[in-house]
Amino acid sequence: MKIGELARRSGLSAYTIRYYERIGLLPYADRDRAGIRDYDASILTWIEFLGRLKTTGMPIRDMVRYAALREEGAGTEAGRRELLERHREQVRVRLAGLSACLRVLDDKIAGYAGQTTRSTHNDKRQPERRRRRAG
Amino acid sequence: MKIGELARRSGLSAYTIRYYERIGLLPYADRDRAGIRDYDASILTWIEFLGRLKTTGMPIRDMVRYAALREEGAGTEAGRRELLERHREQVRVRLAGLSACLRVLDDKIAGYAGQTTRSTHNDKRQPERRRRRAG
DNA sequence: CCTTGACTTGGAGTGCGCTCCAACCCGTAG
DNA sequence: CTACGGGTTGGAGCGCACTCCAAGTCAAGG
Repeated sequence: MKIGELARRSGLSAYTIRYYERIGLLPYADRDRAGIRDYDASILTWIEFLGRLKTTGMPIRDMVRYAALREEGAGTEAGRRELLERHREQVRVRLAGLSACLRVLDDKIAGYAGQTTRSTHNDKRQPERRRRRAG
Repeated sequence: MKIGELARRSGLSAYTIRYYERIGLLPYADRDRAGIRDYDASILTWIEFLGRLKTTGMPIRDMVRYAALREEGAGTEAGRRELLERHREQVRVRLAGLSACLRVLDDKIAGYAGQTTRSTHNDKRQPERRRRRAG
């Protein structure tokens, strides 16, 4: 598979794929005689996983660290696991923070109750105390 | 309250506070004869709310839009509410995505089971199907 | 042979959200 | 009077994660 098809199948742009290779997020791809990258379908699994790490807010430098361990292969499992576990904790914390903010947002919106916007989910939570001009 | 104290109390840097004023996130603060900003404690509530919007991933330009409506005052409630409701939906979606990724992360970590890392939370979810050498 | 189009490279440019700087002003303590 | 420790401004610089470009190579089709 050439870079164009991988781009289509992975959802990344060809630019991004090359960039990821440059910085070590993707392994250096085999080139044919013309110097053109030839990808195996298995790379898609890895890209998908990278996507998860990205979605969960892992900075690229940490992803690169993980990718390096993965490239190194056997003997790095403990390190990879540790990295993932640390990240998981951060995700848990962010998730909790996000949920808390969501509740505040719900309250705030409830404070604007009665305005004529098409009401989505407005019945989910009654406006316990309404703040007027609170921001 | 001068900018230094507000910085300490809000957790923002003085740099950031000035920047927020420049771009319209914070209202233009009254200056004394020496040109020094004098803040009312009520600004803290607003900054805290801005923090929530930021935590939930609202881009600054949207925060600026909301801040502008707030500045405009009465008559903008519907717009503000709409903005917040749209944002809330996005937060809900991100929250769901994040939870899904967290589960994948859990599975992945379970795949590294047995390695000697101090085990945090490893008993929370049994490794239903373990992937070997999956990344 | 010539064009087309997908690919190659190193490096420059972009948008975001700050972060910091130079040069200056002001009020208070010693 | 002087030094100090705040504050002020406009604008430059930074780190991140891309995004794009110029100039070139190559394979296939007409």
